[in-house]
Amino acid sequence: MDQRSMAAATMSMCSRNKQKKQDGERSSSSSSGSHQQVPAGMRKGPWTEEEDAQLVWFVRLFGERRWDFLAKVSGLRRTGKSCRLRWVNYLHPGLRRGRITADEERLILELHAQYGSRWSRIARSLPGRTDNEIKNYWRTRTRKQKAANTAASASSSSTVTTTASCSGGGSPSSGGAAASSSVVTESALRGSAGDEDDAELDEASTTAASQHHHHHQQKQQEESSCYNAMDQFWNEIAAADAAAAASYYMVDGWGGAGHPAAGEPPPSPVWEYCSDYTLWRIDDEEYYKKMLDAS
DNA sequence: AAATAGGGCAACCGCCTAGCT
DNA sequence: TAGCTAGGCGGTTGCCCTATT
Repeated sequence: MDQRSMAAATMSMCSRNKQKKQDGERSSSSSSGSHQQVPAGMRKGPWTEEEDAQLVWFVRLFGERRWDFLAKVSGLRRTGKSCRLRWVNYLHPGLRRGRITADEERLILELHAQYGSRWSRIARSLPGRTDNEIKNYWRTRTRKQKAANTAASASSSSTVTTTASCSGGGSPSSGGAAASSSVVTESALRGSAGDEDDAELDEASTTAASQHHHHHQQKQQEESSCYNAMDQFWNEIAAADAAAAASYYMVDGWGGAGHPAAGEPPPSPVWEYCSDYTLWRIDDEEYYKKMLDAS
């Protein structure tokens, strides 16, 4: 299963890069607005394998910082932001690929209950997983859940019970709390969820961006009090798999010593392309000086 | 076999913050 | 202190693939 999805992911990416428009002109409406963020002459859209290889090369030279500089020096017609994103979400050697495992899922649920939609924070506890990946996973999951609940409520007009404390006082700004309450609903209180929770989740997620930062502190306070009521639920989950989870995840950072995937070759196309990792080990300082002199 | 729907995911956008001058 | 810049983050979009009809 995992192998299948991993292969699919890799294949998908490779073929996508080849098949998508190579001029990088994303045809989406999102990028065609009057507010042009990407400077003229800059590429957008899917990365090619050549660009990937180039980026990996220059990240190895200069490190994971100064992305604008790196973008310029590398000759990639990409913004620094784009380079950083590509590296962090796809090219980083410590990334894991494949489906989210059951253990990871449990951890995500737990962390989401704790932190809300702070994906980067959640990702820090899942070595090799990116915030983008977790975010996508969560989105898919909530979508499925919403569909399931809608179907359930359509087929049955039975009374709908709510999950008490969390959903009740849900302000628009408490998107994380709403989302988490629906998760709890699905996992532990299957079938008893109200659709309001899911609708609220979607609405909250769309407005959360603008309000997120302003209400961070408040949210966390709300969430913490909210989830105290769910302690029993989380304790049950934790007890079921505490030992395994502890040994598996209690490592900070990608490719930690305790991580089973540590040391495995990264499966990205570029790393397959340049299979010998030592290939990248060159004299950074010397090359850096040369580059500066040349530019 | 063709059409369609849904899922998965890469990549973008806009906003925010930290650090520097 | 104000302004600027780079980097980081969360939300959103849209394309490709796969499963289903």
